[in-house]
Amino acid sequence: MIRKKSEAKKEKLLAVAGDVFIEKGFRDATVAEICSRAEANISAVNYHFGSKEAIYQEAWRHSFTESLKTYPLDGDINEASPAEERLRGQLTAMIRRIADENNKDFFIAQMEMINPTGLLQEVMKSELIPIREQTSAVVRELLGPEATEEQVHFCEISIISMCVHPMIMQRIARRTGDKNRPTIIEDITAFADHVVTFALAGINAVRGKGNQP
Amino acid sequence: MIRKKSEAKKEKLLAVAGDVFIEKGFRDATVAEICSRAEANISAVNYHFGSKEAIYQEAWRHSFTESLKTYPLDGDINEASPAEERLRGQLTAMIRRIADENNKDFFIAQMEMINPTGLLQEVMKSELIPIREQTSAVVRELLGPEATEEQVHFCEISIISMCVHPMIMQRIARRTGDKNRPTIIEDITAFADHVVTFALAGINAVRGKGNQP
Amino acid sequence: MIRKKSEAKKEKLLAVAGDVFIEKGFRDATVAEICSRAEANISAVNYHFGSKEAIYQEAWRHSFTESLKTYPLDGDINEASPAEERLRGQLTAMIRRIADENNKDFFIAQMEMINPTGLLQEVMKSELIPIREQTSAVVRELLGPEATEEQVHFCEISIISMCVHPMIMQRIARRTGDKNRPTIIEDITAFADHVVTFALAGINAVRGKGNQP
Amino acid sequence: MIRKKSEAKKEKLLAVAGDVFIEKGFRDATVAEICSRAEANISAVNYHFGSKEAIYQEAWRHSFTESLKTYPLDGDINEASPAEERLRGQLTAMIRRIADENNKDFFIAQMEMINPTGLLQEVMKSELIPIREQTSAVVRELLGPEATEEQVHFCEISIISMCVHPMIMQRIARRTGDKNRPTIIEDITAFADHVVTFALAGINAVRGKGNQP
DNA sequence: AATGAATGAGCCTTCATTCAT
DNA sequence: GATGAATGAAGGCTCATTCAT
Repeated sequence: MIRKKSEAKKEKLLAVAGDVFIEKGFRDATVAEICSRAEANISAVNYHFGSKEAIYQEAWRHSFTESLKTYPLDGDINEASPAEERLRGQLTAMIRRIADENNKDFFIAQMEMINPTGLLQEVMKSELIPIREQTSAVVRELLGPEATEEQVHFCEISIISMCVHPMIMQRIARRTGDKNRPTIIEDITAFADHVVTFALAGINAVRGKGNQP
Repeated sequence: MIRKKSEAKKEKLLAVAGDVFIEKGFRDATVAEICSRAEANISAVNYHFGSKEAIYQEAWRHSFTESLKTYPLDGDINEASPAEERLRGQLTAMIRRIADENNKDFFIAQMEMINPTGLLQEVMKSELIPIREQTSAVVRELLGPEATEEQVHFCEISIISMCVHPMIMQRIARRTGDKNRPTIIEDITAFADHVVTFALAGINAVRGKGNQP
Repeated sequence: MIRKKSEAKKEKLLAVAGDVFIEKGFRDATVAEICSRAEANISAVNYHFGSKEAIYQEAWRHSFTESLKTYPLDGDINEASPAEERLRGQLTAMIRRIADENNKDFFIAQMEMINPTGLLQEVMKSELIPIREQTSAVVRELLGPEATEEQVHFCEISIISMCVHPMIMQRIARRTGDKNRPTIIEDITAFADHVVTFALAGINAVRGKGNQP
Repeated sequence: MIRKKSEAKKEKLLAVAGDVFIEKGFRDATVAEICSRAEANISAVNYHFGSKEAIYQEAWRHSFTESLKTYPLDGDINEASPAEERLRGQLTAMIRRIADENNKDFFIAQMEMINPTGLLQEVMKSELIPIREQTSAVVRELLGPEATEEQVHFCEISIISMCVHPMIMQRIARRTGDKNRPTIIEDITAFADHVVTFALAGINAVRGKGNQP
């Protein structure tokens, strides 16, 4: 297994690259730092991946695959379970996945959205859409057949926002070492429960209003 | 009014700088591009502001001041109004403020959080806290005296996330010219109403659960 | 005397320029600092003198003229006095002149020699030669008619070096605020006496050796 | 010897840098010129030394080490030799060392004194003091036990000045190509002898005066 | 296969000088 | 005459990438 060592170095570069990209962003991250932190020589990135851009894309894809393995989209809830349970499964999975500091893909995706390099555009699109659609489906089910498309859309947006935004802020706060920050969420489970409660109540309220303006 | 012309150029630089910083981020934005887009000399930024860093801070502060003038935090709702109305005022103001493409401060603030330069750290802290506190207060009022601090905190987070995240995504989608994107919100007013409905329902649900774990 | 004010400003610029050039050297001195210290506007230097180079030359010439007025080359010793007295007069004058912090020409001249801008080359040559010649003459007289040209030359060099170098070092030490520096000479009069003693002894020794190798 | 080539380029850069710094001074010397004269890439200086400041310091230190190797402070005179001989050894060494165009440290040190960058302050202090002390000791010995500190100090200053100043002027004259300059000293050995004669005569004269004012 | 020395394009900044007022 | 806002050339430095080994 002569290749093993090389493979291992690639993995390490990928992992380190993820860290550095999260810490500094694409532009401020330097190839030199990635190599040095990975205890590789200065041209390791170009040698193994061809360019800084390539290792960036690869780092994201790598992290994305890993994170989905650990946190399946449906939260391991049986498809036959009631919609509430399925929603709980999905949201809890999403929250835990973003909160997990080992997962870098979601954070990188957010960075990429707000300060795009254009390098993940294609990749992300084809991989993130499934997530939305899954949530969309449960929300539609919970809103009932009379719900308008706008209602579904708005609810979906609100719910996903309640999961994504706080957890991203959480990681930012952790990064800064800003422990006092009011954003810090100590108990992830409690927070997930809270979000589910909030989401279900919201959906019900929207449902109650009917499709009147 | 001898200064008028000079003052005008400073304003233009500030405006252009805001645009460029939003488009490219601090690092990828070049002083040369800012000057050229502002139809100014290559050293105009350094002449008027002293450094790239300085114009970055100034651009944020300028935009922050302007945006608060246009969208007062409380949404121009009388302090004596019922809590529901005050919440509606605050959330609507926040949503509109972020949605308004002329306001750059909020977007820059988000960029800064996820990919910090450290240049706005001080400034933002002292200026963003009031926003949280105001919302915090109404939420606490609506939750009633028996609500735990965690409940207040969670609700506040959820509500602010429902305002901030979708509007930021909206602007990102617009920027990309990605009109088909499912995130696009056509009717801001309708969305603001939706958020208020969702928020109030959520708060009531949390209140209903009491402070049992 | 409408011109008076303008003339005064020119003088002030000249004085300040001398200070700044001594502190920083030609290149590190900035026109901006000269103007600002002279409480003049940024283009005052170019307005009054045409260029940075011009004010540099002018500052030297101005200081040179002033310093010669205060410290005549011969130290005010009658031409009919014995050679020893005339040498004492010359050396004392030179030492006092260089030591006087108000005189900038000598210091600038040294800067110019070791790090030439080429701007004072012409000026200095035509104005410094008289100094050497005067000293040369007394030294030749003291050495007697049998002295070789080399002996005169060497003695002259040695004597002038004993005057110039210590006083320049003195000013450097003062500038640095390095009071402990061993170079510091407290008592200028005592030092001048010492130099004269040393010089006369040296000349006598050289004379004693004759023109044998 | 893979490093040989790289090491050679560093040496060349150092040598060229010394030349350029002497010719133009720190500020007027450009990294571009150093690189181009050393037939190296425009960023060779930063690559090998990190900054212009660093190569400046390194160039001085390099030259200092080399020059002391070639010209030991004591002029290779046995410690047991009579004081006159030791003084002769020291002064001759100093004169030859400064006169040697290959040595750049002394010239740079003079530049640094009269137009300081602050970059050599620390370095020079700790390395130049030994020189003074050595001379100081012999002078004290020659002056005898009754000499005052001031007498020692003055003699030391005078003697060192007679060595340093003429040789620096010499190099300046050579640099300018100003062959006719009266400062030019053709015969270094003869000049060194002259200085020793002059110095010993001076010391004796001072000694003869006693410690009366 | 892997290394690391070397490259060079591009960026921010400084500062003497100009020009409209 | 005087002002000061504006200019633009030039310099030091960073960093992704290349190439010889």
